[in-house]
Amino acid sequence: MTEISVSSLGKLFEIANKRQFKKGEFILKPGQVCKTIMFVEEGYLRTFIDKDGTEINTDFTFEGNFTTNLKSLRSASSADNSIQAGEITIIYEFDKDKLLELYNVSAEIESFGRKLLEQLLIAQEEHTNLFKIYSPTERYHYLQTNKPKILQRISLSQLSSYLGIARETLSRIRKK
Amino acid sequence: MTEISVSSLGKLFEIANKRQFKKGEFILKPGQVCKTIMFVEEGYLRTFIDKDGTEINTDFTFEGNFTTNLKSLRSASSADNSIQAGEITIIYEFDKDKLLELYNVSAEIESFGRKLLEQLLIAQEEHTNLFKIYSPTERYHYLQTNKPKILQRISLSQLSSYLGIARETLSRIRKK
DNA sequence: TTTTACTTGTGATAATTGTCACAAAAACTT
DNA sequence: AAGTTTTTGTGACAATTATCACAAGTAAAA
Repeated sequence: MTEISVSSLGKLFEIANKRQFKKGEFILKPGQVCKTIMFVEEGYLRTFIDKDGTEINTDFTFEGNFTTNLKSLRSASSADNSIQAGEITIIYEFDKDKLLELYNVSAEIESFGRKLLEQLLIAQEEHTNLFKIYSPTERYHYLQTNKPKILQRISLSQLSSYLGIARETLSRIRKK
Repeated sequence: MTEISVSSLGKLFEIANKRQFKKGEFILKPGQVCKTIMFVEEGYLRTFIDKDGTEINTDFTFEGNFTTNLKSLRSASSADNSIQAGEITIIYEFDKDKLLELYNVSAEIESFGRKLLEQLLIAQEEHTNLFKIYSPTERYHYLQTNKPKILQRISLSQLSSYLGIARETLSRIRKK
């Protein structure tokens, strides 16, 4: 994946804040300003928005991956979504301002940050294309073959909104 | 938007390659390796993939915006999509290697590059969420109020695949 | 282990969307 | 301007999906 030297990694984790959450605890709530980038060490985070009382999952972040609310982070605007622990979850939080300082000191770290963004963007593009190319049924089958991990860890009812499918429909798709 | 000093902008455009395309000409074809980032000066670019003989539009890039195939660009792998001029289009192309050199010389330009990525990622996330939150009909209405420009410039048949809707359905939605 | 809460399965039905075929309209060509 | 190509509209119908209501199953808690 994205490589980085041991010394830069050390500098990065010097500014990191290790935190632990129980299942259901919130890392970010709507209205708050997101000030950190989170790295999941263990467990997973669920990102969702509330639409008329229904929760719609927009992302799941598993071990070894980063997440944040980029829009809120960039403009210091209030978030419109929630980030919640899906299990007992350990994360490292990187404060935005400290991160920007590090970028000024270390070109390697800035470059690492950029590569991370690139990865996230590519993944997001692929995810969007799922909806354009495939039907609900095909989307499920795509996950089955390309991202089986997510099927193992995320419950059917949580997955359905992530795939833009009604829970009942997903249940029926799965039966076959 | 994303700010940059005049001197950095100058350096950027020193490495730029201005090119003009007629409607329908290809900037990138499947199998090719994407080696540049493109800035649209005039006209627009259509990004699409071929699914069993049908073209599915994944993106439209208008004046003042950047596009590329990030996956191909990053890993020097062959592209699975096409980028085509939707009208007479003038672009500035930035060679990846030259850009990386500039990043090493100018922190401001690297930071500019990062901010650009951030913008693209935020936009992409919002686009994905359209599919999770809204029905086809609602997606169209969302564009109507939030991105009317795209409706003015993109034909119905091109737009339908971008919204994940059948052409006929989109035609009927629009009637109301 | 018994109760309670949450998740999943399922039937019935409505609503929406997709598909096919073709006509109408609009946009380009020559 | 006439002809050609491309885009859009529409009807008819099939297929898929959403919604509602509730039963069954599973997991968590007491």
